[in-house]
Amino acid sequence: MAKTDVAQCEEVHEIHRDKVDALHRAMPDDDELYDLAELFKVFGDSTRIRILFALFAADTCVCDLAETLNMTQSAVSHQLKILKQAKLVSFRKEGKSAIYFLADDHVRTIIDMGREHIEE
Amino acid sequence: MAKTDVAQCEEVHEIHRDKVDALHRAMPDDDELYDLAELFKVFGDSTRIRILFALFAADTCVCDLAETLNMTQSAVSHQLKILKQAKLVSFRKEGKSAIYFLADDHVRTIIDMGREHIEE
DNA sequence: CAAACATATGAACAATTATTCATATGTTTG
DNA sequence: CAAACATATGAATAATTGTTCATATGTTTG
Repeated sequence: MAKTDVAQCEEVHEIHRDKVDALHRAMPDDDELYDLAELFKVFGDSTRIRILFALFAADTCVCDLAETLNMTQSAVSHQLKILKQAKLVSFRKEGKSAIYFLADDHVRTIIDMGREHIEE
Repeated sequence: MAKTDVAQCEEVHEIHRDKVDALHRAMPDDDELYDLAELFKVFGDSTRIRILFALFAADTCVCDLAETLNMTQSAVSHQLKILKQAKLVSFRKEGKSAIYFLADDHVRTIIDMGREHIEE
């Protein structure tokens, strides 16, 4: 096999050109890759995970979430905004309160898959 | 991680004590919550997502991964270490190279769930 | 309307983290 | 063994991000 001359690779490595081309074709669009990473980033914080577990159990207002997590109302509100933007949670107004709830079942499934992976 | 002045919260807000207690009981152990967040944090970076998509297509050496992602060998190696620690990838030695591959099918399932959520 | 309440938000700070650079480790080959 | 190669790693830096604090917005109720 001949050495491949690769302009980008300054050092002389034995790049497998055919393979790299195949991998490149298998790669989704940058937009999708970015969106996927952004989605998982939302799950990658224990405060937000705890909020999701709370909402697994019951629809809950911000105040009770803050009390449950032993955090300030502000911190919880900031995190709820992120969860909302990722369409993982939604909310309805009830009197003075905003009651948050899970947007759909993907949330549960994704977290269940994560739990499965961890138990090994 | 954050400590809140609960006493103040109780003075000002109408906490639903029964509900908060129920939510508290529904919450998994801190260890599990932490591990879950750590796992998803690993998925929450587009470089690591791209590495995983490459490995979906084929087992690959570090050098070809670096070329495919158009990144330095060092950067890829650092990220592979994180993926390895999370048990998402593994590797075998073949001659001079280290061939990385997906550790198990959870990886695929988790990413598929993420893609499903995004397409809406 | 005013007071009380519930939630949201902007700015600042501290902590985390991805990449780069330089170099080390370990393997193969002549 | 020495040279070449493939990968790993430590330190430094820049960028990102979670929490706090102060305050704003918007609702309900007397």
